[in-house]
Amino acid sequence: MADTPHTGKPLRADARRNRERVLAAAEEVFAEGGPAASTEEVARRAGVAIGTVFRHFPTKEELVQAVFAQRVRQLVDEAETLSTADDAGAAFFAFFVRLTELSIAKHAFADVLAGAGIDVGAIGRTHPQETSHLRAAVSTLLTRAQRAGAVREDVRTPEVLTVMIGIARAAEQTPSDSQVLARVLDIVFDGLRPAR
Amino acid sequence: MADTPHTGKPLRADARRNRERVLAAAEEVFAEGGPAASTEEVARRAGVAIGTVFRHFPTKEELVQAVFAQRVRQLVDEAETLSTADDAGAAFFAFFVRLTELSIAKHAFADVLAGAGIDVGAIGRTHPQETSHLRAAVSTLLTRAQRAGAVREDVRTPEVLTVMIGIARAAEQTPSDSQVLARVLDIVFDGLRPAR
DNA sequence: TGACAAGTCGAGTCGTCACTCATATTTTCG
DNA sequence: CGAAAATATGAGTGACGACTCGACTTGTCA
Repeated sequence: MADTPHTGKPLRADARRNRERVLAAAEEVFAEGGPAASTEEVARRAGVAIGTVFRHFPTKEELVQAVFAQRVRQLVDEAETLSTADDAGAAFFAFFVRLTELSIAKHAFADVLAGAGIDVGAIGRTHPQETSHLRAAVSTLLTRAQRAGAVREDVRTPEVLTVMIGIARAAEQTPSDSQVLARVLDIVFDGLRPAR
Repeated sequence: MADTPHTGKPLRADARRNRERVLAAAEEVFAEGGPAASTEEVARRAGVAIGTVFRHFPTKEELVQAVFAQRVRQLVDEAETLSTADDAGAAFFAFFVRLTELSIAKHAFADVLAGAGIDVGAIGRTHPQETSHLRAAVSTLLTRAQRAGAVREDVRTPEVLTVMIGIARAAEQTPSDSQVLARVLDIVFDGLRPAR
């Protein structure tokens, strides 16, 4: 499940271990301070010299993208798990809720979605595999929910992704007084359901 | 309508003119590149030395806040104009549409809303006047729309602001292929209307 | 008009950050 | 075990951006 480097050569044992550590540290650091956090901080948290970080990820951009790709994979996992649930409608809406939770926990989480879901942004270019999986997973959730009569027929995947991004972004800075967030979700969900 | 400096002293003629130029240039520059754009660039665009920018806005933060406050004032203006319209429901929804237009045109426009509308963010602290006006204006639009039966009774201002922020943020990076944006607005509007 | 305060100018300071590279260390494998 | 290759280290480099300050210019007002 780890991010495999582009080269086919097998990594030395310590190198593989350090790569994992760096990636994990980056995930933490970026979750707290966003992708603007310094590479130094990532190295410190990983217990590794800064040169090591750059050996594995030659550019800060690549490090950020690797973390984002990991998050996309997590989202896809959750979406795929949900898409086997009995109640397709509930599963679809549950994914939204999960998204807001993750956005609150991780700085710049919405950026992941935005890059992967909508335009040909950075993640879309650097990790086409992951991003197309995400679109596919959301599309499946949506289609199943529509078959179950839980979501309007005229809604398509791009709209859903855009709404998700919006919700995620709003959640990112809504105070944890989530009464408001719950109400917002109610509103959006009502808009997504077939005419009452 | 210009941003008045805190001091009571009247500014010298050239100083007042330069202040305007700097503010206008900053509005442009930040609209294009976001608030991360350099102060140098603002000075260049204003046709002024960098020292002059710092004389009027001793900190980059203050410059950004001044621009944001100006945008909030513009929003309030539009909201107040709309709140005198005959069709209160249409006016309320028109404000959303206007918001997406502005967000597409101006980088970091949603941040303005977010800071002013929701939490006690930077703008809320530095320009309490403007931000409370915005909340009031949106509240008026909402109340009138509800009286007209165009919006669900159980929706409150905080939810509306949060939804607006989400929409604005999503609009900020949706490609100008706005078919999607229009559909998203449809969904949200349906969610805001009374049960069909 | 003259002189002084207010304002402008812009080269320079300081701090931060991504990124490099020569040296030291570790792993691997015959 | 003992190279040789891979990897780690971390002080150093260069670029950039916010902010300063002393010399210079301009507006104001008696």
